[in-house]
Amino acid sequence: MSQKRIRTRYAPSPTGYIHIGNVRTALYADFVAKQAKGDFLLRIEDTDQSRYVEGATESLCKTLKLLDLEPNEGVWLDDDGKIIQRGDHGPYIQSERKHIHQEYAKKLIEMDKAYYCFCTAERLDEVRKMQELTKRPTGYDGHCRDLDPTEVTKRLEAGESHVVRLKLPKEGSVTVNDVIRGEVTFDWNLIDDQVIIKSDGMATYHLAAMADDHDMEITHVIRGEEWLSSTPKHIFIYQAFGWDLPVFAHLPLILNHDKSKLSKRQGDVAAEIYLDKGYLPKAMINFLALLGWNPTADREIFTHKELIDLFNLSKVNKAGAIFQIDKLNWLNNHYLREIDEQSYFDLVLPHLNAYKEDDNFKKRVAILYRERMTLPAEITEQSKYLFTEKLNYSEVQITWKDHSKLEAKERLEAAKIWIEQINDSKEFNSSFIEEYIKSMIQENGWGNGDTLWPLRVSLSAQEKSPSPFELIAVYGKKMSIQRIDQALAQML
RNA sequence: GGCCCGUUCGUCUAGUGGUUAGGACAUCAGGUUUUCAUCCUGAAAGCAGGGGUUCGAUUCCCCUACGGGCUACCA
Repeated sequence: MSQKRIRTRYAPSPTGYIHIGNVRTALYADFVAKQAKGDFLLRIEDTDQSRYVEGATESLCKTLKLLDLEPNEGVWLDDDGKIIQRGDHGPYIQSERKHIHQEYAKKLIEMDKAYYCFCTAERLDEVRKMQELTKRPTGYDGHCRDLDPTEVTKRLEAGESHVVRLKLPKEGSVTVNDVIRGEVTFDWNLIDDQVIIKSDGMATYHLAAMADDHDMEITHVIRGEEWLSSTPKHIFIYQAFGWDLPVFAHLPLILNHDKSKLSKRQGDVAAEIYLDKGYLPKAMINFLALLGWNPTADREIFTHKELIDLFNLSKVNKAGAIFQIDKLNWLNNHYLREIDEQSYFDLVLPHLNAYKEDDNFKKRVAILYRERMTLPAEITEQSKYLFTEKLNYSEVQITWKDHSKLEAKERLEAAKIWIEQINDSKEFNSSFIEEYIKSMIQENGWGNGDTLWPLRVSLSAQEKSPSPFELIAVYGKKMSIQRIDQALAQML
């Protein structure tokens, strides 16, 4: 058995945002590495220059950091927000490895495992059209596969535009051994002679990723299911060089509600959007980790550390999972209630910025809504009435059920006195107030409903709200009485 | 079209030949409560279909259906 150090990587293209499915891929790669006390690296796959997005790498690193998915090798964002690379298997930005890839391609050609191809885009188009017309499988027709070497040299020297293609076997089959799916067999004759070096000299994914995975000593290639069908080409490259194959794991896709691959068109796919909306990294990690895998039958809440310890790649589901926000919402509420108070304030208080009241008041409001919210931003609307100077009672009934106005007034007048009498500021918390007011109600021989409903409504002007005790505690004595007076005034 | 992968409650899943098919979210109904939220209790809800193999199939095999991925000088 080999003693190889476990090394996994997350290798995104810098296209502007991190797809939520890729977060899960990165998460699983991180689990595998950390569990084995190995390395988790970040490599940037920017061989497609036309898709390059300015600043994408920086934001990618930032998001990864927020999600607690920082690699311990590879591309990194230093404290000044500058991109750096760490580790002795670099460079970790693929475009900087262009010449390394070209060397590999050259070796492949020398071994007769690849060849130069001079076919123009136009010819390729025609070939395809013809194939479609005659209802034959589309693909490269091997036109340059067996070109005379001296002709090749001549055309190369003449500076003719060219690519390099893999010279794949025309018969027999390959079997991919995938940890999640088992053995999957493909016939060689159905697989195209893939371009590995483009006419701009840059490698395509197939060569670049495999060469880099080997050079970086990646032991587990963990990626989306969309790569399963091209794995034969990747195995071909590994075998041509005589390299040891890595472990392959093709993860099921994350899907839209209609079961298609999760896409921008049908909702938010960017991890950044969820973070911006106030979904907590802990909730997202917990949620995403359990989308496609589950360690036990009867638990839903896991810390990152627990997930690392429990993870088992071979137990990952084969079927795609639909991304449903409901459970994430539930988890987010759970974690919102679990984090320490200061972190909670940091998250929620900014949403109360529009109001001029002092911070202590805002903090009390924030606590009041802690177990009532899914997302921090919700508090702005939810707590609006608490910051409104003059409440409008016209939309809501102040009296309890079919009880009289007179009765409600009587209770409110009494409540004012009770509140006034709460003297010690130490007593000014909702549980004390509840105890006290309930005892006063009893003393008067009144009912909870006919007293507390008018009280609560006069404090909130809302059909639904936190209890009057909580509201009084938040408002303080003066404001509470002021509100009751307002309500009384409108009951004339 | 071709190749490949997949299919357990609405959703995420547990389950690897014998289970009342378990849990969670969502839903609904009760309870606690002045209302809301929380919390507690409960309910409804699933092995895609058809053939085998077997004493016995959710579990193994085959077929069908349905879904998905790939089929680029994108990753």
